[in-house]
Amino acid sequence: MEHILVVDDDAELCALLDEYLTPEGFETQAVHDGETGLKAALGKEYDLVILDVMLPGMNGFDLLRTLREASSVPVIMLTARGEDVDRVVGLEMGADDYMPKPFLPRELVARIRAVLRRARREDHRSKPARTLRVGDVAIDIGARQALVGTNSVRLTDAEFMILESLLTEAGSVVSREQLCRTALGREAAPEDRSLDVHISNLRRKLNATNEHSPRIKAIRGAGYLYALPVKTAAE
Amino acid sequence: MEHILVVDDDAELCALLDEYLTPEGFETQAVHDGETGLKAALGKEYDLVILDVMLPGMNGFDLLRTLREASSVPVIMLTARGEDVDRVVGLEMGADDYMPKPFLPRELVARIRAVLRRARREDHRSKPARTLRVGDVAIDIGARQALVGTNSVRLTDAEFMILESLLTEAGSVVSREQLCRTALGREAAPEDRSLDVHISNLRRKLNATNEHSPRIKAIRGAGYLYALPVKTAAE
DNA sequence: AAAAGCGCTTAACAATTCTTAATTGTATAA
DNA sequence: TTATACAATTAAGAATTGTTAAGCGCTTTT
Repeated sequence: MEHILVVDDDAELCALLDEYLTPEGFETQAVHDGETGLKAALGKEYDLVILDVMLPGMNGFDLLRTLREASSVPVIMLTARGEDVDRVVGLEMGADDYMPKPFLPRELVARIRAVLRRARREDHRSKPARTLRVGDVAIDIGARQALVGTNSVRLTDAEFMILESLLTEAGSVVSREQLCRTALGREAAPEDRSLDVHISNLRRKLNATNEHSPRIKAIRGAGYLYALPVKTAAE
Repeated sequence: MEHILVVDDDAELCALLDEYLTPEGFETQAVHDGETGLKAALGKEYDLVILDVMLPGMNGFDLLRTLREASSVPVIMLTARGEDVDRVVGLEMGADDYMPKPFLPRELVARIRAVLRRARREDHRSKPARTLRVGDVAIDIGARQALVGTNSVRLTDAEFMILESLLTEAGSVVSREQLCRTALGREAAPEDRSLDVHISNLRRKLNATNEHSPRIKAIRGAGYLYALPVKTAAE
């Protein structure tokens, strides 16, 4: 079920949209002025926002500009008929599509689906930045690939996720519980030595190329830490 | 306002990027060949570099390799679609992310934000003094490593944390209770001699290289103190 | 469907580190 | 000085982590 926020001062239009969207598998919530709309869009995770340009309180462009500073939620803007200027401004500001009023509800549904499809694809492909690097170790999140120096290292899923967690927090301790949750997908049990085994295997693979300094250090009673490279630079 | 350098010989693409990035709050500068790109990247502090692989003059990989010798500015590479080899090479060379061409401008913006967010976080994290030095003893918090002079000393977790506490407050007394809390993770019990043992071992390790100067002094009834180096300089 | 490969877990043992206990040493006050 | 309280050292025991190998379940291959 997709959640859609409708920001439009025309209560009748809002009701109409709800009527059309609900049977199409969407759940709508309507607010009728700019400030409330901004608060709603920032406060809750909507899948899409339908935004009228002319609004009491804060106009749609201002709302969108502010919203885009913090969120990349897909936005479809509603504009008065044929106002090309509005369209350009809206798109430049980060609207994903626009709809001239009045419109056929059927067309709006089509556009909603198109925008959501696109947003999902982008979301899927661009969430985390792909590479993480600490010293001579680099991992590619998207390709699930790791490099030590210039050598590609084959890691299992558990190893990869442990390494990802450690590299993300390189230089600080990551708790055993945290690692269990993110890498093994479960809560840490008292007698569970599985994590230790993975760490051990990971160390072996990472040191295959390199010297005998343990990149991954155990912090007794706390967890593990990925050691940042020592700055050998002269001062 | 973030400053982005675009290195791509396709002037049209550069213009398009500028069009998309400007309303997103970025300021772009475009150059169209490798040599100029390298000069620009080294000459001015950019927040991020977008770098095409195929360039006249000097290709993107060569540029990145040279750039990385002097700068750690975040780099997103633009590669031909699906060329896995390029990805690996980019990863090896120190790109922070890559984008297969053609791409959705919106996706690029998402990646830019992701890379910048991460860069900022790392920046922020590496700020708080990672190394502590008093006299000829230095510790690197991020690497969990201790040096006496130029010799690396292997410390246990408890020893390291005790030393960290003492060095942080070098020249003043650190109470027994304080040390117990930070280094051993518990409240000090009346009959607990554990701390003394650690201090003893620590002293031995620190003096292994050196003469018999007591760097760590016990303050009777109060705690311990790491002695500041005496100024032996002739005046 | 059986065999093979792979990765995760468990178990057993080794290595390291921390705590406890017992003993010796040292500074302070009577 | 002597008594006393606190600190230092040593050694032995718990506790935690490291490593290795075997077993199990899942997926892929034949």
